[in-house]
Amino acid sequence: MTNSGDRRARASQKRRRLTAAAARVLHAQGTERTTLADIAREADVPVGNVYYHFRTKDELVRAALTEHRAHLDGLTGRLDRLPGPRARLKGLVEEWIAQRETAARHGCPTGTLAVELGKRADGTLEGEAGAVIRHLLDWAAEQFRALRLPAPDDLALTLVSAYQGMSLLANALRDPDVMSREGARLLHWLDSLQPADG
Amino acid sequence: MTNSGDRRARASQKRRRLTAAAARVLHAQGTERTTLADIAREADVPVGNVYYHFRTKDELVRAALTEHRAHLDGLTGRLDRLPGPRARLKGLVEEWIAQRETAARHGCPTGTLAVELGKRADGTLEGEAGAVIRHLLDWAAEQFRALRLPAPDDLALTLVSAYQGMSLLANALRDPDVMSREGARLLHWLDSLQPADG
DNA sequence: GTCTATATCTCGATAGAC
DNA sequence: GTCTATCGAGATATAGAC
Repeated sequence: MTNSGDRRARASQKRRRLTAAAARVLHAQGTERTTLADIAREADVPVGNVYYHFRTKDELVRAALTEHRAHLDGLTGRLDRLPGPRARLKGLVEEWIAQRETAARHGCPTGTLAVELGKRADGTLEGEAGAVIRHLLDWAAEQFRALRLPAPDDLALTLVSAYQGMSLLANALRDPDVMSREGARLLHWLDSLQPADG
Repeated sequence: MTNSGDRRARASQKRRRLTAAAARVLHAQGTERTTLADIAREADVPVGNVYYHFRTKDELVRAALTEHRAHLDGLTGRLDRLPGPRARLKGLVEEWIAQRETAARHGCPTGTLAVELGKRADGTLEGEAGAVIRHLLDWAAEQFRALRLPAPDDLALTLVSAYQGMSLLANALRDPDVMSREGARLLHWLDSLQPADG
């Protein structure tokens, strides 16, 4: 039992290494240009061995998406401890600004992945990236609702849409300042929002 | 001379067919998943014949980008005839809303292409999509400047960034309503903008 | 359980007949 | 100028030795 437990632990540790490597490399190179060899090298695992842990390349893409989802959950979890919904939303925007160099280099991990998956003719993994984005939309809408603002879903759409837009432009123009400029505007916008009933 | 003119005309007509086909197919399937056979089929040109008109696949990608740039020039040219910069900017947003079904299916042609090209390790065609986006940024900034608004470049960034964001979300969520909702907000925003000096 | 070797496939690009 | 046949690179996935 200890032996089998060790084996399982070792196996799942390699699985975790592969998952983390997949998230990093797929973000930087995209799904289509990334080979299994790229991911295996990054994870320090022999190429052929990958198939012991993942049956197909798409399973690795799915694992990367789960990783991004977990990262997002961690972030919103930390933000939830901040006092008040407005501080939480502003904390989110500040996090985006802090990640400006990464955004300029590779864009939003989930957003760029959603673009790539959207180009697939077969419906493979379609909407899986969208589900992660929707999760962020729901969290943001919850904060706007707590602020007693009208149409919280629309406000969440505006916020997340702004993030995806500024990430795409920062990436396309290779200019992290895009994140700073739009981020500053969003912070100001969040400060200006007042409940309908005063 | 008539003969050589005919030949050239026929050749450039096939070149135009290939360019238009490339723009359509690359938008729908992305650069990586699109094969030369796909483009040749769409243009009704034999596969091997493509290389008579374009030396590499990347030349076709570049041609598609030029096509998008020409399409954008046509649009801004028509908008320039509208009376007043505010009407021109609102006309742009209305065009985005009108294209909502396409945006939900395939995203913004230039934006999604910029994402894909951004994933390349070599710098091939890097920034070429960014140049098209920058062209739109410049046009929008010119309108905001004509409205005598402060920081016209920031306003242009906000507008174009919002467009890319709503296109990405409409595509990721497969929901054209995203375009309508965000588009309506942008129209309202444009109406609300007032010059600093009254 | 781990890794090597390789089968198989697809695509970009080329050579050369017509 | 037009098209066919095919090469060669590089990828995923598998078979099987250890």
